[in-house]
Amino acid sequence: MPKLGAEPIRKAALINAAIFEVGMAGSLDVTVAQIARRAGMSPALAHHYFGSKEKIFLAAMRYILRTYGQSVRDVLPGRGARGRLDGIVRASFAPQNFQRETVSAWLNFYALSFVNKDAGRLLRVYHRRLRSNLIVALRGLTDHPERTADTLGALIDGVYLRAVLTPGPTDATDAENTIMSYLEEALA
Amino acid sequence: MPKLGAEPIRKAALINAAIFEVGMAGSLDVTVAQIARRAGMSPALAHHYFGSKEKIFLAAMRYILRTYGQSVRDVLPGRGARGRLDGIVRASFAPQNFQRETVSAWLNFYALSFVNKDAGRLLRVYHRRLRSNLIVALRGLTDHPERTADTLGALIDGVYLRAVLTPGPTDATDAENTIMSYLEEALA
DNA sequence: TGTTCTTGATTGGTTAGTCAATTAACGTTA
DNA sequence: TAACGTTAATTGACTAACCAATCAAGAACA
Repeated sequence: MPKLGAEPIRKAALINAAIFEVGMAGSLDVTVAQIARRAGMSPALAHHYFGSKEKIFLAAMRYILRTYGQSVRDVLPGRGARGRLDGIVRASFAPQNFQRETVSAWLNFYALSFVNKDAGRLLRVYHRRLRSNLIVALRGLTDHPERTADTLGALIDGVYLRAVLTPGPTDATDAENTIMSYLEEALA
Repeated sequence: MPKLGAEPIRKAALINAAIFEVGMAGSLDVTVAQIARRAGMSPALAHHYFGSKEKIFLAAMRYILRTYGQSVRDVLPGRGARGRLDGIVRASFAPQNFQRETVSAWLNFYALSFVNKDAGRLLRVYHRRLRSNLIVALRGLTDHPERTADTLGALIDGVYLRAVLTPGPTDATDAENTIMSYLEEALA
């Protein structure tokens, strides 16, 4: 059965499975066996490819952050400052970043980052990048881009947080409106 | 040693210990033994008083929410609308609500609430009360108190979230300033 | 004596991680 | 091309540890 080149496929499957299981369980307290079974392989194989459960989590977190960063970057070039700003907000609530499981997993990795050095570093890098992107986009739109960027960043996190708590399907439109209303007030 | 009336003392000690251990570990993955040892008793006694680890967590979450709710309520009576609003914000970042361990524990209970019915109910009650308090305080200060209350609630959560991530001591002044700046813009 | 408080010992179950063995593709060389 | 050795893929079985929850029994007070 050894189809060569299985490694990247297996790893991707494990990362997806980890996000799904963590998001589903609402906690990092999922077993390697659960993740592996969801990804269609034995627990031993998961260990073979990642070495430890922690490394699976870190890879999953990196994946979420990378996907988000990419979807933001995709939307930046061209258009004016205001267009970039709206783009970032819209990217933040795009379907692939605003699925319940993804957001729930993100929240749990957030908690992980408090105790795990690597996770903390990852999250700080993401925060810095988002902040810098927001500041650039806000320049010219307000006198105090830093302060507005900080508020906006925190607001996006807070809206994410509340989105997972609300039962039923996550409503991206509602979330986006909250952010946009804030921007109207802040940039008026 | 059976000093009568030990139950409330023991329970309080366990709740404090649970918040501390969860906050310290940055995850709900703490053992009953850890909590009990921190509270100065045997794991068996912890089970005797609470019945299960989950019930310890729920009691701790209830305690955090009750403490927060109380510190908000303490600050409401008298003064005008704007005073009540500032009071709520200041209470949110008061030392007892803004300790790193407390915020970290709160974040983990937030995650728990996604999977645990009781925890979810608790958190929704807290959200509703905060929202209602904010709307009342915002009436007369803005044309759209609901929208501003939602934004403000999410913003407070987001600022909390970022506060735990930043290493070093949590800076309440900074957090408060972020919120106050938002209010200046929103109520201008 | 009875009630409350307390814990050591135990149990039943779970889990992360290891290891040895098996299977199949690939490359090479004669 | 056929045989062979190498390497990647894969898993069942195992272990060592841990942990939540139970229980029976002891200790102190009313």
